[in-house]
Amino acid sequence: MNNTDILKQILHKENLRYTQQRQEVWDEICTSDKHQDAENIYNSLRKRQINVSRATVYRTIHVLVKNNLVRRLNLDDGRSRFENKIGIEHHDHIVCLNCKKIIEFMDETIEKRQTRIAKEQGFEIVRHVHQLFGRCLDEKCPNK
Amino acid sequence: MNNTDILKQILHKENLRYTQQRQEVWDEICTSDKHQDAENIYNSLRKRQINVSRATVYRTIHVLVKNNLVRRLNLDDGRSRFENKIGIEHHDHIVCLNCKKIIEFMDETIEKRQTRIAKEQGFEIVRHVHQLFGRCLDEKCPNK
DNA sequence: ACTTCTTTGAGACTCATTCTCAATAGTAAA
DNA sequence: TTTACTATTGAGAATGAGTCTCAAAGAAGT
Repeated sequence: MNNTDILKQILHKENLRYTQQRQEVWDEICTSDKHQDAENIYNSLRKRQINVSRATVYRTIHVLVKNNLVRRLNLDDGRSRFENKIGIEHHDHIVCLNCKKIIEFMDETIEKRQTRIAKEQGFEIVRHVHQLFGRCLDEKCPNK
Repeated sequence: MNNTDILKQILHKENLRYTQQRQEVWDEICTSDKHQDAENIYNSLRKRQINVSRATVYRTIHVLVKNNLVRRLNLDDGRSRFENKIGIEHHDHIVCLNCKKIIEFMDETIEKRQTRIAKEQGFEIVRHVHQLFGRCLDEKCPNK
């Protein structure tokens, strides 16, 4: 199933109409660089002569997040970032405090352990946030 | 060393003056329930007839966070929460999506693993965020 | 007490995000 | 293939946590 069909499917399920704007926002998140914020998505669309308002960008993102097509990232810098979840394996993030580079990681042991810990405490996990903030060794990092 | 001395010490180190307001904000974070937001701290102080402004609450919190007396928590609900770090062992958080109850956890294996993973990716961790969001089995939780 | 320099409070401001509402556009039924 | 009914959209106003400004008040050394 392609991106358009996936979108149509969830819009139908939500009793929402399929519109050009919603398709464009979803396309932008799917095809662009990862971890863009809403303003970025809005600007990219405008630059491509696509008529869409900020309000519609935000409204569409809500639907996409709610239906697990998109993940919202909160990197403690005051705005949300978004990444496509379709066809992407689960992962968490490592962020360089200096150059803002974002690396993905995934560790089965940690995943299992956190599930068990939550269960022991009487919780069933719905989602989790695991972010490592630090300094990278990249040559181009202002760190150096 | 008591809370007042700790505060005086870091204020001195930062070339800042010891004031009643700063002491009160620090006291409030130390003695009150955990995970309060700035507005809460402000209101608690006002309720106790303590003269302090929002600006001063925020300004003081910055100093406390910068100097590791206080930890800032971002639970994805749009405002920061704060907890005393002095004499408290490191821990992460489990949050109930329904009743907002916050439980602390700590797992040595996860801690070690995330350090190793970061190192393998060329990062030195400065801080991390590990939060498990889910539903608790508490009788009083609206979940039930 | 005097001087100097810092801190404080009130409210203006910022900035991401949400809301409002009139105009526009899907969509189902005729 | 037009009508009729709703949902969606865009522009800009509103919100809310947090930050900034600046004149008045307060610490601290002399």
